Amino acid sequence: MPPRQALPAQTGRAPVSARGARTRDTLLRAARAVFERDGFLAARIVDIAAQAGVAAGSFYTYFASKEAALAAVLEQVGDEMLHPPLSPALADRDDPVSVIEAANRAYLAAYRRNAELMGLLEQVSQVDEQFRELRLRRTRAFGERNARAIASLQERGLADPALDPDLAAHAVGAMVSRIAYLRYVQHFGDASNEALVQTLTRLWCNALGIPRS
Amino acid sequence: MPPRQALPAQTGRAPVSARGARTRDTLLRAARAVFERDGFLAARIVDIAAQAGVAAGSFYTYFASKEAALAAVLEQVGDEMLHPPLSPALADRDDPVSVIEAANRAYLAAYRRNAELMGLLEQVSQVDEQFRELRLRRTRAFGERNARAIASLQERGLADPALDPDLAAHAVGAMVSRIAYLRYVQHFGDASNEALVQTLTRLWCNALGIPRS
Amino acid sequence: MPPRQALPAQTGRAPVSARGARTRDTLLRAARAVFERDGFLAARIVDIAAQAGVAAGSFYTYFASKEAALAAVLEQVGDEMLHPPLSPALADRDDPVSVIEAANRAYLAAYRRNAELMGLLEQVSQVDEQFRELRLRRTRAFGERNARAIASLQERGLADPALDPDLAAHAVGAMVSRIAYLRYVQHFGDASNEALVQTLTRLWCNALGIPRS
Amino acid sequence: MPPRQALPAQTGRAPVSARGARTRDTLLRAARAVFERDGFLAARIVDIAAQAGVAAGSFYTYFASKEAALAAVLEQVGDEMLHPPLSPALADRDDPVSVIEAANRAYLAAYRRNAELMGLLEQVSQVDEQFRELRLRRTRAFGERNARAIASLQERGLADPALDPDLAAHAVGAMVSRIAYLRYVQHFGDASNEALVQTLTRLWCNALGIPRS
DNA sequence: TATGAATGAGGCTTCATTCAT
DNA sequence: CATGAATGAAGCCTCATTCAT
Repeated sequence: MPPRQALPAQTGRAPVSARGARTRDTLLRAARAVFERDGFLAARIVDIAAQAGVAAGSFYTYFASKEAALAAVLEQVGDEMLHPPLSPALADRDDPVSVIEAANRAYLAAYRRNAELMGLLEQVSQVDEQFRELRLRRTRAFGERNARAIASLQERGLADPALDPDLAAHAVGAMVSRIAYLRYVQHFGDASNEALVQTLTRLWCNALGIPRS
Repeated sequence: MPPRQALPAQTGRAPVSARGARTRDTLLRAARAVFERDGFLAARIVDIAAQAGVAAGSFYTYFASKEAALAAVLEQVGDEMLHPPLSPALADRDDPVSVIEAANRAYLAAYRRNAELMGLLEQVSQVDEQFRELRLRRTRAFGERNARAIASLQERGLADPALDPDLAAHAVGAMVSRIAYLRYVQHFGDASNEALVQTLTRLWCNALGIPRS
Repeated sequence: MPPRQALPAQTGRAPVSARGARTRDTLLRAARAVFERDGFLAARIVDIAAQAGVAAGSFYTYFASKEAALAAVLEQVGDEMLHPPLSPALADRDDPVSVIEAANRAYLAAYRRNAELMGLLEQVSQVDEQFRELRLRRTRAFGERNARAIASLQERGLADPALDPDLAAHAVGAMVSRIAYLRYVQHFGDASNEALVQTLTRLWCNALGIPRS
Repeated sequence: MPPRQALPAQTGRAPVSARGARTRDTLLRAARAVFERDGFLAARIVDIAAQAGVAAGSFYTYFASKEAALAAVLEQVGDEMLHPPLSPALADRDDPVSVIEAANRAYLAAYRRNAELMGLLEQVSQVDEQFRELRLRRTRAFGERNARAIASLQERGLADPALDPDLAAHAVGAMVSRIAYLRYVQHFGDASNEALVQTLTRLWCNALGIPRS
């Protein structure tokens, strides 16, 4: 059982028995459901426990706090989808545009699939320092990754050399993730997924000066 | 004397006397200060009143609730700065790029000036339905305005005709406002204001396919 | 200007000028209206003042407290109608039944006319010691008066001699006033005024053993 | 953690464990004691909890509000004593008078036993709509029951046929309950219980025209 | 006298977390 | 491990009354 220290998901105790593992899992699902339904602030431990069909006290057998439960829930989603990653393969392919398009398509699909959870993260990072920092760390990580890809494209003459790679990386990332948030969490507008993919990809490529193949 | 629910309180009325106007103003400043310092959720009426140097109850002479006070605070900032507006003059000028640059420069300056307040709005729109809607309405309004400007540029052959004006407008708007949020509210990165202006303008123009004059 | 000490209607100050007298009167009407509309507890000084078209502070120019205003309002009604009085002439007339009928008719009419106020008195005597005592004093006074009338009828062989005059007086008084309360304040049932008069009179006479003339 | 309005609290649920049942019972007794001592309006949750020896918050484990607690307290007393019921057997017995006397004796005894609670009901029905309606419903129910008994007596020639049974039922009921209120709640007069029973029974029988056996 | 702003004590209610069973 | 009852700190809001103009 590897210690889960990467995120502040300090559970109350690691489940020992098989029954324990099952109960923890049930609670985790319940927590996600209630968090998504009510938001983090409004979610009550009692409701989570009720939803899981256990007593309120049992919650603390597996999670040290409401925050810890949220951290555990957020772990499920994983890091890769939390920002539009330019595939690390970007620089290695002949056609950057289709790589970017694929990345955006994958990102938007994942965002949509986890829309409630993404909204939850958005909310909680406004309210809890711990999660705000988690969010910033991730933003930074993805920004750096994309910045490297952009720099590489610039070196190869495939991107506008006048752009600061770092700023540009964050900017196009922000554009995509924010649109995804508006569309899938706030249900803003009625654009189809494909329309979003096409438009964002074109804007992205235009912005970075990536030539259409 | 126990509190009473029977009738709507006549609280939050507009001040009649000059003294009243003065107190209301003091309270408004105090509210803004406390909101910015502690965030909306953590802000306590008592603190606002104390900061204003009045009794706790006096708060309710001018504001019906914490929400009402926040709404009043937010009104101060006004609508124009809440999203990067393409100047309506954009289509009428010879040089769209410098218009966009000026708009971005103005927007970022305003954002920076009101950074704490913008962060506050971000927070509260994650927590209070009323403000979420306010936010969405504004997003919509500015999106429509910018969409019209983009469409006009497209008609004049000055913007990429393949773009959906509406989506594109929201996307570039999101890009700029999000970067402003990261930089000025989250203190992310260390880019200078001017670097932001230059990079964002260039990204924006690239993205929309606006030719450099 | 006779001192009003009979009831605890200690006004803040006796009006001196004609204007003062007018304002006090307006406030009194307003107080009655608001008390009747909202009840004593829910009534707010601010509302009374607003209803009277004066500032809140002005209320205290004429009334020392909310209770004092109520006392002043209640004075308007006067003592005579607060319990069904057997006319003092009862013993002197040839036909007690028609005297009783007339008394009941008058009482019920007065009760109906002042229904809201009677309900108010009922409420406030449950909530304020001062008014509870006022109410009891009145009950006692009317009981004694009626008890004397009943005793007189007994002496003349016109009433059941087995009855305790005092208890009987209170009992029939309670019967009439309670029915009036149910009918006119609680809007209980749909009996006509005349039906009430007839039935109550008959019950009253039967109860006391007064022979039908 | 600020209070939350979002969802209905799951407060006031029925106890599951024996310990819970015990605590609820303790709180119920405490509530009754405090209500009777201070009246409903002046009673404070803190006092009830203190009297029960539990934390203030524990009150809400079993009662959703002060009103709910009062409702629970009032349930204890039950319906049968809230108005003088003519025994349903009245029409079937040979001697209506002794039936009435027994009913009045029982009623007055019960009233006296629960005097504080009856006063409480009187108070609260002046202040809370919910309890006013409870009161009226009960009045109506008992009125109808007694009305049927009176009608039956009239058919058998044992009651004054000129009386409206419904009005008469309410009137004699009001007489008895009001006297009980005056005597036992307001401590008005000094009549002995037996004197009340005798006088009220005689008045009642006289009023309805029930012949002395 | 009139105004209307300022005062401030006071009580309900919530719910994360603990703990005895 | 599970249960579910108990805890108790914390904050909003009201409104009768006072008081400076």
